[in-house]
Amino acid sequence: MMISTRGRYVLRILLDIAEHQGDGYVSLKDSAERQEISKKYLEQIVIIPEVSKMLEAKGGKNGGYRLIKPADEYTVGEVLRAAEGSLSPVACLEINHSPCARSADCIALPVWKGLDKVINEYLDGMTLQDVLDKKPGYDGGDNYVI
Amino acid sequence: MMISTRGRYVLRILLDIAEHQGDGYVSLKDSAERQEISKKYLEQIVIIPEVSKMLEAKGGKNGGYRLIKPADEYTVGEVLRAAEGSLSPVACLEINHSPCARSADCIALPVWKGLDKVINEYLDGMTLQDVLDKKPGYDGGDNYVI
DNA sequence: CAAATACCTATTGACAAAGTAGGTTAATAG
DNA sequence: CTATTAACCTACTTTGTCAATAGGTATTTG
Repeated sequence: MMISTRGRYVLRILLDIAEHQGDGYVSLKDSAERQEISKKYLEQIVIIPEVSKMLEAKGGKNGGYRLIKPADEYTVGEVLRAAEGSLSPVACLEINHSPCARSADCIALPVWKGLDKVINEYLDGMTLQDVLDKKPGYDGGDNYVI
Repeated sequence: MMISTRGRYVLRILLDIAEHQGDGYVSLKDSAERQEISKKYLEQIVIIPEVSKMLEAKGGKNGGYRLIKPADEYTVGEVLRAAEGSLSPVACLEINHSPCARSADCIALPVWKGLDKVINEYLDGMTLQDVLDKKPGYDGGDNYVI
């Protein structure tokens, strides 16, 4: 399992904010209730540096969060990478991974590189707005409606 | 990171066996030395029921393991699923996962379904023999040789 | 002002991953 | 027949991460 609760929650909360922000702000309290996620846990997730860069915060009454850019300018891939740090299917492809002495001989390495590419291309080919619009086909085909 | 050491080791060891078995058997000792993997750990991995179904074992001198079927009849996907149990990118798509009460409302679910499809189609489109042959393109394109 | 909200830090319990350790059993070459 | 080889089995350990929970403080704003 490659996407942890952290990544799944971030995606759901950004989608929830995008859907409800209008021209105002969406509080974590409301978002957490709608999504049935612990608000306390969300607070920690939302302050992950890469995630918080996508959000503008405002305190006090009617405060909360809103997206800095429009929802069609964030890909699902960048949201998930922000939350998870990396979407690499194997440790040896992660940034900052100590170079593997066997990489030149590793018969399996090209498999992981190809997998990494396929995953990232899929997730970067889809924006938050696409998901909100339930754009046909983004789920691999099963979501087409008659 | 979705593929653990277990899955990576199983893939490497099956590839190693396929490459060296000829018409005999490959001992874990030899395989472990070539691949620089703890033999003791490999012993535990190889007896995972789904994995051992792919192998024929023989004890004593010149014993070891060999593939039951030819290398072009195993996809990388089935090898990895055998080792890992599931290749689902998220817990809620795993078999035997307790049904999620929110699945009907979950805006993110189609994203995971599409991702799951993309991953499995990639890994099932490649056999062990393809990897041994370094079939061009299986790594996403970077492995093409002039 | 008072309420709402973001922001911060520490702690915990559960679980799995990745081995290590020390054996037993069975087959086979010689 | 026997020594060796290799598979097979069971238990333990260590380490780290996940997914929270808990209890605050700081700041904004109606």
